[in-house]
Parts: sequence; C-alpha cells; structure tokens
Amino acid sequence: MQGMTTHFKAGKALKVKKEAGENAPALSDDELVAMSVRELNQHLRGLTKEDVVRLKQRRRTLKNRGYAASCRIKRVTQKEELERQKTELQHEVDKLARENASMRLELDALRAKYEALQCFARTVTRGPPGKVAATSVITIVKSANHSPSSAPFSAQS
Amino acid sequence: MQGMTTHFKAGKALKVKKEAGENAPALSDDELVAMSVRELNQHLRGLTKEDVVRLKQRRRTLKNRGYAASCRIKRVTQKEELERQKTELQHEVDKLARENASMRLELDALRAKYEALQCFARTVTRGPPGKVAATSVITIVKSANHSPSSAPFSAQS
DNA sequence: TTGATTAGTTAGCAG
DNA sequence: CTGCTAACTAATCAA
Repeated sequence: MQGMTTHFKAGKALKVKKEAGENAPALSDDELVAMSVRELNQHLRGLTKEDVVRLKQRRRTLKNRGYAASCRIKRVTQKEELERQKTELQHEVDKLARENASMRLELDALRAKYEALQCFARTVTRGPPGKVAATSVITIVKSANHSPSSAPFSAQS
Repeated sequence: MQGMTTHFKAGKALKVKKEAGENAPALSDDELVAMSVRELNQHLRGLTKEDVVRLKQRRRTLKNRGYAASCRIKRVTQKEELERQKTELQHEVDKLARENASMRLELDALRAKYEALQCFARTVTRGPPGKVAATSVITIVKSANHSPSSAPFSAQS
C-alpha cells in the first residue's frame, strides 16, 4: 500500500505499456475490466509471461475498484433502509398511541355512562315493589363480564 | 489488522532509518503519533530538511491511520445504534398493539353490558306508571357522553 | 494544523 | 477465480 506513494495509479501512465505487439491496441481500463476471460486470453497472445501477469493484475485491481464501490453503495443503501424502517415504525407507534388514547377516552366515557345508568336503574327498581326480582336481574347482568358474546338477554339498540 | 499478521507496516522496517543522528533513538510509531508538536520539534534538531519532511509525513500518515479507524468504529457504532432503536420501536409497537387489542375487547364487552342494562332499564320503566319521566332521565344520562367527570348523578359501587 | 470522510489499493476470506 | 470487506493511504474538506 505505501508502495504506491509515488504512484501514478496504473491508469494513464501504465496504460501505454503495450506498444510491442501489433494486435494489442493498449486496452483502456473500461475495456479490460469488461472483458470476459475468453476475450482476455485472446489479447494475451504473444505477450511476455511477465506482461501477462501484469495485465491480469491490472484487471484484478480494476475489478477490485468496482467491488469497493459496490461495497460502499451497499453500505449506504442499508443504512438508508434502516432509517426508513425506523421512521416507519415510529409512525406506527404514533398511530397506535393515538388509537389507544382515543379508545381510553371512549372507555372511560362508557364506564361513566354505564355506572350512571346502573345507579338510575337501582333508584327505579328500589322504589316500586318487586325489588327482589330486579336486584337479581342486575346481578345477572354484572356477571356477563367475561362473555361479551353471550349476553344474558339480547340488546337491540 | 492484517498488517500485523504478515507484514510490518512502516513500524519495524522503517523505524531504523535514523541511525545517523546520535540523539534520534528511532522513534516507534506509537511514540511518534502520541508526541506533541513541541516534543516533535525537539526530536527534529539536527535532521536533514528532507528527513524532517519525511518524519512529519510519517506522523501525518500514522495520525490518518487512527482517524480512519475511528471513522470505521463510528460507522459500525451508528449502525448498531440504528438497529437497537429499530428493535426498541418494534417492541413498543407490539406492546401498544396488545394494549389496543385488550382495550378493544374490554370496550366491546362494556358496550354489550351497557346495552343489556339499558334494555333492562327500559323494560322496568315501561311497565310501571310515570313512563314519561323515566324516558327523559335516560336521555339525560346518554347526553353525559362528553363529560365523564361530571356524571348527572354520582354512582357509588 | 487537526480531525473526518471519500475513493482507491491491498490482503485475505468465502463460495 | 470472483466478489466482498477490513484496514491502510492519500486527497480533500471543514473548523
């Protein structure tokens, strides 16, 4: 890595290294990196073993450059995705909290209405005769607590 | 990092470059990077201008190495923090959803109880005389919807 | 000048 | 070998 301190990145300066062969028109980086292995081997005809190694190494380096870029893009993409999911969840929390609060209000209001009606029913059934039957019915109604589907008697409106 | 496994990255190998001066005991990377500017200047006495530049550059490189490490640590820390917040929000969503469901059940049950009681109250108040007064009272109770704290009449038990 | 960040390079692991 | 990633280096920006 520090060997490259004096570097000219293998691009402009080193691209010109293959004037020897007449069939090697000094491939550009883009060409070299996009080339298939078969195509590459064709361009490798009549090159020094050393040059072959050098060219393959340059190809590897160019590939790695692309891999590094992909890696960084992936990193920021995942981070953005995390933040997106986070705000989505936050909105869901807000929505549920609102629903929760309104239902709590509704529940409290209904409890008040229920107790008021219960109180009224007692005053009505306490005054007139036949109080025993009325009281027992009220008890039955209260025991309907744990089975909402099967009310002691049907309630239309 | 892998620098320590296979090679010796400017530490062992390059540390030996200053045997010329008798007052320059070949600073280690850690010493050099931890040194203040004042201390550094003391160690710069009697060095070639070129060597001074080289040493300062090495110091800068070592510093940069540390900066890069901090940067990476910060990156993964922030990612972990995001994921932590995400699971936290997910748990909050679950909790609120559970509360929501149970409150909805409670609300439905109470509605059933209320309507049953209302139905009963009507049967009671319809049979006996004075039906007009009773009906009006029920209407008053129903209008208590929006002010749970001030019920038309107190409900004990 | 210092610290942080980006892009390119290398080493090394995994498939 | 291919692709990915961690660590390092140099360049660049901001304070």
